[in-house]
Amino acid sequence: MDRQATRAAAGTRAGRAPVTLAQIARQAGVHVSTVSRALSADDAVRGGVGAETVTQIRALAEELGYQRDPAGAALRTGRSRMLGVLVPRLTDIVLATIYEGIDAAASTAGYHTVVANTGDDPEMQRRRADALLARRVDGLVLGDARSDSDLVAELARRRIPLVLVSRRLPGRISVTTDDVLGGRLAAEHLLSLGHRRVAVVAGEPYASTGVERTQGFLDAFAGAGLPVPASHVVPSRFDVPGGRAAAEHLLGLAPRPTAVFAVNDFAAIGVMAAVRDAGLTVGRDVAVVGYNDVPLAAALPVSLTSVRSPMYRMGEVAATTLVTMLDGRSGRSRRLRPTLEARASTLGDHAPGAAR
Amino acid sequence: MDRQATRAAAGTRAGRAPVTLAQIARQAGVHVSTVSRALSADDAVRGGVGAETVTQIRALAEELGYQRDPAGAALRTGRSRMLGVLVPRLTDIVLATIYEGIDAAASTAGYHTVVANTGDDPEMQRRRADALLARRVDGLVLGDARSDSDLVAELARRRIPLVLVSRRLPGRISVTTDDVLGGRLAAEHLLSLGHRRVAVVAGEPYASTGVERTQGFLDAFAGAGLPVPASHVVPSRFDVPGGRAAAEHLLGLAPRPTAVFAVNDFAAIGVMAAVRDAGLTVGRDVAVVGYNDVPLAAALPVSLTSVRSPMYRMGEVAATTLVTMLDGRSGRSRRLRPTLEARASTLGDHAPGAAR
DNA sequence: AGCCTCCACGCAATCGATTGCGAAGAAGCG
DNA sequence: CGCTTCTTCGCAATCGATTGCGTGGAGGCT
Repeated sequence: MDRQATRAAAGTRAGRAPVTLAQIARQAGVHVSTVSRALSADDAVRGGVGAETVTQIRALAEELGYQRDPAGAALRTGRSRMLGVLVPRLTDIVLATIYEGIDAAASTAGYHTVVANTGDDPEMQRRRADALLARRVDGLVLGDARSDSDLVAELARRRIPLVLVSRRLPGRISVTTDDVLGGRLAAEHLLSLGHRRVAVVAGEPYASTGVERTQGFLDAFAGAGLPVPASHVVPSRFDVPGGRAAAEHLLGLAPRPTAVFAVNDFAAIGVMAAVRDAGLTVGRDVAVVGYNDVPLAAALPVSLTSVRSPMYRMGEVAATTLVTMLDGRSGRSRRLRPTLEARASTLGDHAPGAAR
Repeated sequence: MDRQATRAAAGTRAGRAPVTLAQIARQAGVHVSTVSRALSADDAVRGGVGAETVTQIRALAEELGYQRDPAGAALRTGRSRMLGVLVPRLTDIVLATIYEGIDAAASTAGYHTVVANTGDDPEMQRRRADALLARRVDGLVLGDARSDSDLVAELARRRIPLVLVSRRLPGRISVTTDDVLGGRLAAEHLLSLGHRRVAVVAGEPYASTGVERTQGFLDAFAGAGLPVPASHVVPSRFDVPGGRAAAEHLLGLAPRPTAVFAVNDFAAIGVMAAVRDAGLTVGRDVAVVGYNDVPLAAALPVSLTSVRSPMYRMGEVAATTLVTMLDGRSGRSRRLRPTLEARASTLGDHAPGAAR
């Protein structure tokens, strides 16, 4: 009676025919364990079931529309085939793109993903991570690692399989772009255009992305014998208002910098707005370089020069790395190469249609 | 041996002390069934467990760091407490924002969500929906319903609990903004500014959003005795290139329209780009109205007038509606009210800082 | 022809939580 | 004081899939 009620409810709720291994076994005239083996058999060298039986059972399972119940499998094996993903905000297109890559790769590997926003808040990060773990995800992809938090260390101590993405942390496996190189590319571009007085909108100090991009940029200028004074490097939030505020400060300096490198495209857009508000022209009076090359960058009225990072690919690699680790093999960190896309915000090309 | 291995593996993988009901029961000196009841008891009318026992067991569970194993619970109850969410693209900030609302509300109700991108492709929609169902989600929130696909009808026939969000479909429960009203708001705004020759970038014909926004807009102009000719209403993709292409066509008409309503902000940005490329000025030569009021709209060099829709709220309501249905009560469709945000793209205010 | 090996499959335990039913004890009532 | 009625909890079945171990039979080898 209990069972009847439960089945009926499940049937009503999810509307799917609850085909089980037992039903297949009955129809095939074999034991349920045989069916289990036949269906899980890795086509290669799987043991214990005759090849003929395998094809026969699979055909029957297909015909009946069998779908393995993940709950039953998870209960027995202790693995859920789900990956948890933590990001600052999914409404940030950078993270959304990375997540799409993660999900695509995970899906290919037979895993589902569960995302959660943390708003880059340490307290929230902990809560969301715990919630994911309570869901028994097999591993975690963290897109919001902070250098001033010990959450990652704690998770590692608990031996939870994890991979960082976008941001790095010493001693942890991560998949990022080579942010130092990216910063250097931006610097070399500006140097080649003759800029000598430059400034940096450096992002949040707890994020390796901003820190390393800034570092690479400063190193390149220092290497060219033109060290950037500390007063010309200001921290900022990663969004438009953050970039605008930082730029308003920088434009007030005397002498005014002729170029600004923002470690993030949205901050760069804020910089461009501040330049306009100051009555100056982007690309002529002040050059602006962003980072990530989001689709919008090329579509802006004055198209934005930006360091392109392979965001989607980064997500894919992070996911496959985690899956590799879950398979018992060891994962390794990766740094993907960024490239520079030069556009009107540094080249000063304002001809109609140039943004196209 | 089997068990040992499994536990050890789980321990290594997930790194969490696998505290079970049985362990708590042993320590508390009661039966596991009592523990189960004590922990699940809705504080209101707990099912047959003494109040004292309940507090005691809960304290013990807390102390031991007990976390219910979802696999065990799902296996027994047939419910996973997971919601599936289908969206065209998570990199579209509109859908990302809606999803954040969905996830927040679901989380509050004790559900987790699993998202999937479908790229608005019918074949992919079906595959992703099946994958989610195979995961045994309790219900579905669909953000990509197409009027030219029978997927929703099929899912409904299979009695799968579902709620549509953003887009509507006749006869289905949905949570949207009042798109007809939104279109009318845009029209009334332009009418009040004296525009008599207008055009519409109408979006994809299979999406109720674009269709209804267009309808509301056309109705309002027709009601004012100024029917918009069919030649001035062109379909488009929902992105920047889509809006640009449509606008290039519209700007070639003679006489040229003095205002363009795009049913989506990104299409509107494309329209603005086309206007610039034609050597015209947005807000002076051609007024542009968008829809959704994404954060970027206000930050553009020429800030964009847009119909603001409560995207996050829409997601929240959709999720709570679905949860309500899962609880056995009946859900109902909702239409949230949009409002118009007038800015420089129609008011022609180009003073520096106006975009702020 | 006898014995050994290996293949293919069945048996049954197990994972953790939930829940209908029954029983024991307490409390209330006549 | 006996009987009825709750309250509180234990018992055991159950969900579906996985897997170590055992077994029957076929085939090979001497």
